Amino acid sequence: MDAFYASVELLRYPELKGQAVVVGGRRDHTPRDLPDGTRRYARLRDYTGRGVVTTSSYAARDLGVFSAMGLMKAALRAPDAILLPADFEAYRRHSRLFKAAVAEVAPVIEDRGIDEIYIDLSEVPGIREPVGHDPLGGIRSVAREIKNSVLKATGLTCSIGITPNKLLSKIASELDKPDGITILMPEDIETRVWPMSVRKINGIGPKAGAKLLALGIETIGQLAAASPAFLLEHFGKSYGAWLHEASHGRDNRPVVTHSEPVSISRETTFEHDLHAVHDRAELGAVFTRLCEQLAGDLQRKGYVGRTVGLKLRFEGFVTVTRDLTLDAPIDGAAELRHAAGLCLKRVDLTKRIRLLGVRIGNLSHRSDVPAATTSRKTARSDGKAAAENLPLF
DNA sequence: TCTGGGGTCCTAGGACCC
DNA sequence: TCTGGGGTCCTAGGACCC
Repeated sequence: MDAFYASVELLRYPELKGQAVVVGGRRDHTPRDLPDGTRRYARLRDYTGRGVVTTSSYAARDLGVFSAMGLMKAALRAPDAILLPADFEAYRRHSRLFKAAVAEVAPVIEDRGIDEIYIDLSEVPGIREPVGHDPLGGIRSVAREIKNSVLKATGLTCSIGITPNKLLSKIASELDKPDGITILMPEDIETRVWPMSVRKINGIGPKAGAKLLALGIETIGQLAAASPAFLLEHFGKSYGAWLHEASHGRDNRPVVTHSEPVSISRETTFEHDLHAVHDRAELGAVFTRLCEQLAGDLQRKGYVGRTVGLKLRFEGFVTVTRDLTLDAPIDGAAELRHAAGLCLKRVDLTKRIRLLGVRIGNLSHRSDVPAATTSRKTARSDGKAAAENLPLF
């Protein structure tokens, strides 16, 4: 989907079309309706805090404002940009709508988050039929059908890359954004993919990109020209071999239509860093609330888990995690709070805390686990009681 | 002006078992 | 008498993605 969150907001606030719009921040920047029928929007320049850009409109991107950028930094680049709060409820709703619309045309879909999917088009009727003198006509018309279906269902545009595999499709989908269709065949790799930065490959991030650059490799073509032995030497057996394959556009991963979650988590970054001793009451309350939210998530989704994880991020952005695997799976707030509290005892709490998070893994479906082997205390003995028994927070 | 929240996967060492 | 080979599980950290 094209600039998904920002585009969903434009459906609500159509007068913002074409303007620099940024979605992000945790405070309430909801536009105010004025008596004269106009709206008053928050501007990026008025923002203070630790929020980041979740999505920026294309006009905002032209000003150098991108996802994951701190809002304060974004405000320096685009002080007049309009700031909207994220409304995940609305995005999830539009996500379900667009996925259902695609499924009408091509039902073999792999979920890749709220605004992306892979679609296996192999079995879509007519996909291999030429249209007139165009051998790719069938492909083009399926792509147009998908886009029309999505537009009709949501009012939103998307960009599609059609290629022999997921790796190339991900790259291709970004070549003609927004509202694009890009078809890429193996014979196009040399001319269209090799000139691109290695960073365009899904799986080469900031670290690997910088390391490759330091080795004199900037483009995918240069990566393809590197010897496998060289890549193995610098990146290890697994990643090195993958780099080589990826540079040649080779990828045989299937489109996976169903998957089970591995872990579920809740975390929060504080507006100001907190100290374990000085801000104990506040930390304890947040800790308990995170456990309650996580327990709610587990129970709503019907999972229980055996491995409880604690995450702390300190001033200076140093992150520490502690895990504890229990004998029996749990899904209750009090049990989570207790297990995470045991993890907390293993952390040095001298430095002030920026982020606190609780995670649960080793998941099973609650319905698959005999009741006697799970433990969840009932409502009365929940988080608060557990919190009082712990020396920290 | 320091950098959200929710995830997945990989690596590597140690415990433990046969 | 100076120590095999394989396997699984647990833990911690880190890269990467949406």
